[in-house]
Amino acid sequence: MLDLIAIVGPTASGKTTLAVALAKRIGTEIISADSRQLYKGMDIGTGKDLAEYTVDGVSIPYHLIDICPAGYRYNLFEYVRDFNAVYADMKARGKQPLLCGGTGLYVETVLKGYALPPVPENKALRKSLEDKTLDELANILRGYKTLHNTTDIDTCKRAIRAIEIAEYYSHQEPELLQPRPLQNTLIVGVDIERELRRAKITRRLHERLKEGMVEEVKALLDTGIDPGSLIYYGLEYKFLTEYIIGRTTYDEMVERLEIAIHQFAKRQMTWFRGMERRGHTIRWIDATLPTDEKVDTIVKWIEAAEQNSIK
RNA sequence: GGUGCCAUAGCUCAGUUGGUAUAGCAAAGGACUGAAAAUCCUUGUGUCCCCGGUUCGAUUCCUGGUGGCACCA
Repeated sequence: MLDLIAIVGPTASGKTTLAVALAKRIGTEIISADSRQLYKGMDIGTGKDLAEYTVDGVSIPYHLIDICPAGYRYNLFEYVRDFNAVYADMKARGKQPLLCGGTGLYVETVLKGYALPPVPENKALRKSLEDKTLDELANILRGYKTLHNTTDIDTCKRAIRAIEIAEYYSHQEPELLQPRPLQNTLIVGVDIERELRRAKITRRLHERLKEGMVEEVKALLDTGIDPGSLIYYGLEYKFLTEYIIGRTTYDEMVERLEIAIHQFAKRQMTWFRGMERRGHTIRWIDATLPTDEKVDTIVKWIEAAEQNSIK
């Protein structure tokens, strides 16, 4: 058994269909790596098609979907924690861990086995830093000798968090921070040609609008979630909320949302190329092949990877 | 049909008192370990509508044409 099989790819590349078919073939379950399908009630807008997990009457179990309420602000630290729990459980049950998702940061963090520092919030420190400018915060951060992560410090909030972590470890040993990368892995990338990807995104957006995506967002707002919390989620939830609260016209919303999804797909591809540059081998598979052929190919790759890991 | 205005990057446009030119959006590339569907960075050679004229030199001025818009008939 491999430590992990991961299926990645940009939005609209057909990852889920492929992962479900593969899970059925090799008798396992799917761990989602999607930072938005985590939320309950956010279905059409996140492309969370749970019916897809049932093929020929067989339901493929999935994990890390619908695990927190809409409006909640989940983060990477929680993802690593939750992934590790599911991962250990699958291993214990003899199930091949199979990850599928388009959130490159989540996928790569898990592959690298990063141990995110369990540094608690330091309220006094935060209070003392709250009025500083970003430049001042960056200067303070430079004063610490050892930095244990390389998060962006493009906003005050992130810079303060970085200082908080540096401050914490200036007093104690970061013995728990050694990354433990997964060793025997197979990363499969769904390779979809750019123009086809754009066409699929456009078509899918219009389908989702017809399926009631506007009503879904309205229903979320009706439960009392404030618009800002939905806008925070970006893409569909951002643009649809802005339309519903009257900030844009319908046509303008559709136009801007479509552009934003195209840009998102491009950023996802930037991430996957970056992963390759950082040393991860991604085996690309043609998105236009029939699902069965893709699964056949991946099964061969899995067998070859297992052979290698035995040697 | 007449008069006026306009014609510059994929789109919307700025500008050049004549020395071949901007921006915004889009697009492309990139970064990114407690927001990641987020956040941020980089990248602009294009028959300056066409023919001709004036000029050392025209995208810029002039004649004519073509297309668009407006008003008048």
